[in-house]
Amino acid sequence: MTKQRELILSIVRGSDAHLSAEEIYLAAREQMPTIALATVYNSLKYLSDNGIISRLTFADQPDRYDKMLVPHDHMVCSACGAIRDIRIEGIDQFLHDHAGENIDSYDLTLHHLCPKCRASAANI
Amino acid sequence: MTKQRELILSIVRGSDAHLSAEEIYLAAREQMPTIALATVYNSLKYLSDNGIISRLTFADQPDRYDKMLVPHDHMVCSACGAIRDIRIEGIDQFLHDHAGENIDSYDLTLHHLCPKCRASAANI
DNA sequence: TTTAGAATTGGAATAATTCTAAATATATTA
DNA sequence: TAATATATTTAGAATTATTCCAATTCTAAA
Repeated sequence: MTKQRELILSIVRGSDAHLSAEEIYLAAREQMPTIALATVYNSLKYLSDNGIISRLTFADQPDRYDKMLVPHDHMVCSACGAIRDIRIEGIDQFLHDHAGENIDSYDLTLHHLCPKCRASAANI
Repeated sequence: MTKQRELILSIVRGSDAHLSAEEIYLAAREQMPTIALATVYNSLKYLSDNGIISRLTFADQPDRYDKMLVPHDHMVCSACGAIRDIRIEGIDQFLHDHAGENIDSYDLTLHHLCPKCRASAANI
C-alpha cells in the first residue's frame, strides 16, 4: 500500500458520512496537498475492487464510499438525498432463501422522506 | 401528452430490455427523425417523475428505464452488466415488517455472475 | 385568434469519471 | 548494491451522461 492509498483508506475509515470522491479528495489534500484527484479515484477503485471498502451508487448523486462493516442497507431521503445506515435484520437469510439461485452480494436502498424534509413538505 | 412523449412511452412499454436514454433516442429517431436527445431526457424525466415509468440506477451504467409492472427486483451480472428482472416473493411485506419506519419505495439489486460470464471466467 | 404557458430543438455547458503519457516510486533480480 | 522491471502517481485531456439555455414551435384557454 502506498502512502496515498493509506491516507485515503484512513479518511474513509475515519468518517461516518458516506463520502464522495470529491469530498475525499478535499480531505486528503489537507494532509497531502499535492495528491491528484486521479489518484483518489484510482485508490478508491483499488480499495473497493479488493473488498477493503465498499462503493455505493445512488440515483442523482456521485458514487460514495463506505468502510466495510457488518452488512447493512441504506435509507435515502427522496428530497434532500441524505443517506442513513440501516440494518434490516434477517435480510441476508431471506434473500438467500428466496432468490432461487446464487447471489454474490446485494444492494438494498429504501426511500423515504427524512423528518426534516417531511416537515418542510407539510408547510407547502 | 405530446407526440414525443407518447412515442417514448411506447418504446419503453414495447421493450423487455432495460433501455438507456441513448438506446431510446436511437429507437425514437426511427419513427421521428428530428426528435432531440434533450427531448428524450425531458420526457423520460417527466414520465418517471409522474410514476408512469420507472428509472433504474446501477453502478457503472447509465440510468435505465423500465415500464411499470408489478413490483420487481433486479439481478445484475458483475462482469457484463446484464440485467434480469426477478421477483423475490414476499420482500415487500418483509421490508415493511422489519424496517421500523415508513418506507415509500425500495430498490433491491442482487449481484451474481451470469451463466455466460461464469463459463468464461472458468476458462481463464 | 390572440395570448400565455408548456414543450421541443440544437447546441453549449456541467459533473463525474476515466484515460494517457511522462515522471516517480517500489520491488525484484543479477 | 546496481540494474531493471513493475506499479503508482501526477496533471491534464478526454469521455460519458446528463442538464441547461435561448430561440422557436406547439397547445390550450380565454
